[in-house]
Amino acid sequence: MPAIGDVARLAGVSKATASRALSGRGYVAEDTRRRVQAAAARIGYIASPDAASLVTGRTKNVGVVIPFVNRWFFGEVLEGIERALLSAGYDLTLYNLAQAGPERDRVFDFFLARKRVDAVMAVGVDLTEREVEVITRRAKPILALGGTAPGAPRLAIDDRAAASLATEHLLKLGHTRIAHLAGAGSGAAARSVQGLRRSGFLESMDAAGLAPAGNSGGVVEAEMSLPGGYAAALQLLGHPGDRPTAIFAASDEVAFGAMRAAERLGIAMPSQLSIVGIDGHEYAELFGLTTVEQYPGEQGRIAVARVMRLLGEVSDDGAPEHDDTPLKTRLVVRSSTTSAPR
Amino acid sequence: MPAIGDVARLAGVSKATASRALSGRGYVAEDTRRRVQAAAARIGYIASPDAASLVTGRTKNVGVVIPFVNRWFFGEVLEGIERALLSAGYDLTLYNLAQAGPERDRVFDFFLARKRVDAVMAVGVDLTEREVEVITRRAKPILALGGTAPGAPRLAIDDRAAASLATEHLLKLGHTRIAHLAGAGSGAAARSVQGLRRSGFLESMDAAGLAPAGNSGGVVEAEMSLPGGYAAALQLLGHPGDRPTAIFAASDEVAFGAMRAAERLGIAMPSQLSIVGIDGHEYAELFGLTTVEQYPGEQGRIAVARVMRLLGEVSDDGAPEHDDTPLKTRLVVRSSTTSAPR
DNA sequence: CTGAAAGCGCTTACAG
DNA sequence: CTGAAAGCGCTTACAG
Repeated sequence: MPAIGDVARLAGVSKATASRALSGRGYVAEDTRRRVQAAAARIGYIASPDAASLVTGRTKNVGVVIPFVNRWFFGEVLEGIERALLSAGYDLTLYNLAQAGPERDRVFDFFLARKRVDAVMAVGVDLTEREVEVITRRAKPILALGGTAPGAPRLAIDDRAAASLATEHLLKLGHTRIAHLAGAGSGAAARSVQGLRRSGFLESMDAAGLAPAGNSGGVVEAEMSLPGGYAAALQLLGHPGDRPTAIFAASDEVAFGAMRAAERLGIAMPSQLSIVGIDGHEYAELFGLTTVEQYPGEQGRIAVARVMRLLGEVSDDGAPEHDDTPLKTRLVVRSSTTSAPR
Repeated sequence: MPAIGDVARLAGVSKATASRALSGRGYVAEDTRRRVQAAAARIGYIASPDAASLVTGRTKNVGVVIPFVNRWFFGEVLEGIERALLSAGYDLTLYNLAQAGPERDRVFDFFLARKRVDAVMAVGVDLTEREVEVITRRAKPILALGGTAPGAPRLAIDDRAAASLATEHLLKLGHTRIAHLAGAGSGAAARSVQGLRRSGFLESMDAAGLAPAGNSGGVVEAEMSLPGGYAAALQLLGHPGDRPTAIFAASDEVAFGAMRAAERLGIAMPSQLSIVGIDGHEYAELFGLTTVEQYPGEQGRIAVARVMRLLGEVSDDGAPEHDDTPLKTRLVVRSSTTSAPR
């Protein structure tokens, strides 16, 4: 493998000049630059990133912590991040970490604390203070996309507002018996994504003077997946008395599961049951699901842009440093919701 | 950030000894080792991987090239790989690359050819000879999981056999009018996964003395996704004459799309239409889909084990160096297939 | 605009 | 079993 010394020799300059010519940092005569670049191209020289980071302290590598790869939202975000990072010349090191625990500690203490990443992006993870501190102590930016991260910059939709929007859509249709398929753990973790959606639902119901309707007090927790939604909806809808006429599901995948459960139970949709979700899943259109869309791929791109700014990669583009505007959402009405049966 | 010199000073030894004590390579008195480790722990020392790779040439990092993150099979594989790599102490650098093109060239020539990864895993990608050569020229192992990779070790299920198994299941049920929803590009790329599945189908039909049935000659290409399967199945099933009584779909997601299309067209399942897929998707059970299961998470783990062997990370465990046994599959019969209507 | 020198933080022969 | 020295491949002040 050719090293920079080989390029220098071939171009008849010093290694210092070769380095400057190739990196574009510092003054080099136009003619010299061309000669160096030609030499580098000729022998297929590629700088060793390890050697470079050793002296610059920059690795051109970002660590991404994400609890799932195989859920629609997370997969989309990851793709968006990957694409944006790649085109900024950065590598993405993936840490697929579910809940807190020894494994996650190990990643933060050992993998992320090393000098191998310039910044950390946490997607949909509820970070502990200690985790944030481990990274910031190393003077590395850490950005949360969704989830929670005490003391770190955070990008997210307004989950509470999204939930209210979905709920109010059902209320406007005249539903009074509305249940919520909440994310698992939403009761315990009020500030988590699931918790915020649950609060948004409860607030809107409350404001309308209504209590959640159906089995288990009208709020059933479900794993945020299609099978999770299916199982929870069977409990909710299979109960003899007291069936709700509408369901607000914490995510589209949960909503799909609920649709499947309704089908299984012979409940006609939407005439006997309306369902609304959150996400804008790629299958939502096909299944006619009304949902509050968000745009995870774009969110990933925006998050990368923010990180690049934190890393000083972009000259100040006038964008405010602290932009706490929530990310974009939009209610898309389809055939899964209709007016309440009378 | 503490460096190895700090540890050495604190322990009262040289940097060389500190290095040996921490890495476990070379002789160090038991007592010395303990002192060094205590010192390292006390100041929270973590070795700089960049500095280490500069001299060892090893990065403890594997590059993974994968065309999708958000398709079930690929997401599962990626999770499996990530977990296995992490527990082997390796990082995973993700390259989410779809079809060949300038972007992919850039990744191979620039990102992967640098000294930043020790090995490359390509999941479900059809690699060009040049791509394989770029990596092997740098003396790095490259392993293909699915897809094709001229001249590189490869792990895969027997796609042709899996397709035959699915097809023969339908034949045994008495179906004679069978169509295939093939993967996009399966006609052009005979050695690709989609191509092999298509061949397996055609061979089994041929052996049974049957021709594919239905619109477009009984073989319709579909994007390997639920919406892709839906669109293709509408073409196949919506055609007035000549409807098949059974469909072999190139993947479970395509099969789900076909089920949805049948539902939309009012075709009763399975009495009027049987459907079988390939994958063992997490939703297959819920939707009662008969399928030839494969185990992508486990495949990822197996692939990592193989790569570790290629990297000399594991002492010879007696496993053969060249094991071309296909990966495991299994036919799981559910309610989506039944005997042919008469 | 260019070059010689130092140094980033490690590991590895080589002596002892 | 341990240490001094060299060196991995770069970049960055510092002179000139």
